[in-house]
Amino acid sequence: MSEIVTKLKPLLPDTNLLYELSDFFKVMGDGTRIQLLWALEESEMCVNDLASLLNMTKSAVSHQLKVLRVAKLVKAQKKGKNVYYSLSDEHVKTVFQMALEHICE
Amino acid sequence: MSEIVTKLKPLLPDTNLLYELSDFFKVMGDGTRIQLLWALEESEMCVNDLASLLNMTKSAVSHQLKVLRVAKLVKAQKKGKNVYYSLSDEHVKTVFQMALEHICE
DNA sequence: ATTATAATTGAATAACTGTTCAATTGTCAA
DNA sequence: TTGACAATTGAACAGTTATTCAATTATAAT
Repeated sequence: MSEIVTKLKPLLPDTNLLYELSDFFKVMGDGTRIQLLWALEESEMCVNDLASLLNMTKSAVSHQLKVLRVAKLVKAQKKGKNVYYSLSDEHVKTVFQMALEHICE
Repeated sequence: MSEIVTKLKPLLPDTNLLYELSDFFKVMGDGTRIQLLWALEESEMCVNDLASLLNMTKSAVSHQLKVLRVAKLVKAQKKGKNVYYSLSDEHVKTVFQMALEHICE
């Protein structure tokens, strides 16, 4: 076994940690969800608004919002007949914008 | 059409841009590739080292390194019989560590 | 030249994922 | 209560993806 492997073996980070990390990126790694995040960064919106803004069916939007909700990237708030979605915290905004800068350079 | 939709329609970012962005996250969104990136952040290594460090077959490692290489997240350098891989630039390190902080808080 | 080691490649398989469609729930207004 | 609208849900389908296996290329040493 090579020297570097012997040295790094004991330093392997907790498996769960790395999997949480890749799960986080996995949620961001979809064109539809990225569009939803972009839109919600502009303003909170209901499912109908998001669907017509992004030219998608309400069903598809709802399914993907659920993924984002489970991952705690967005939060939902019911107002009468509508459900308004918004980014769950500022951190999401930061990650999103930083990655945008990375791509744009 | 609701007011917010009318307002945002003309502001929709270039589709390609958002897709590049989600593609970037997609590459990071895999447990194996995250492990490879972690390892290469510690030190440059050859395929064999990575395989034995992470308990994977050389073939699986090679396939995933190719994905990372195409996405320009790692670079390869041949030395004799071995091919040494390393992170392609500091930016990858930054993104990776920042996301780690996000998870750990 | 031959052998051994390192790495890559392509095909095949199994598992996962996003969208669509149809049906359903919940809420408001008449 | 009835009808209309908003949103969610689950099943099904098509497309994608990660790993394994076997075969191949490339380099170094004997």
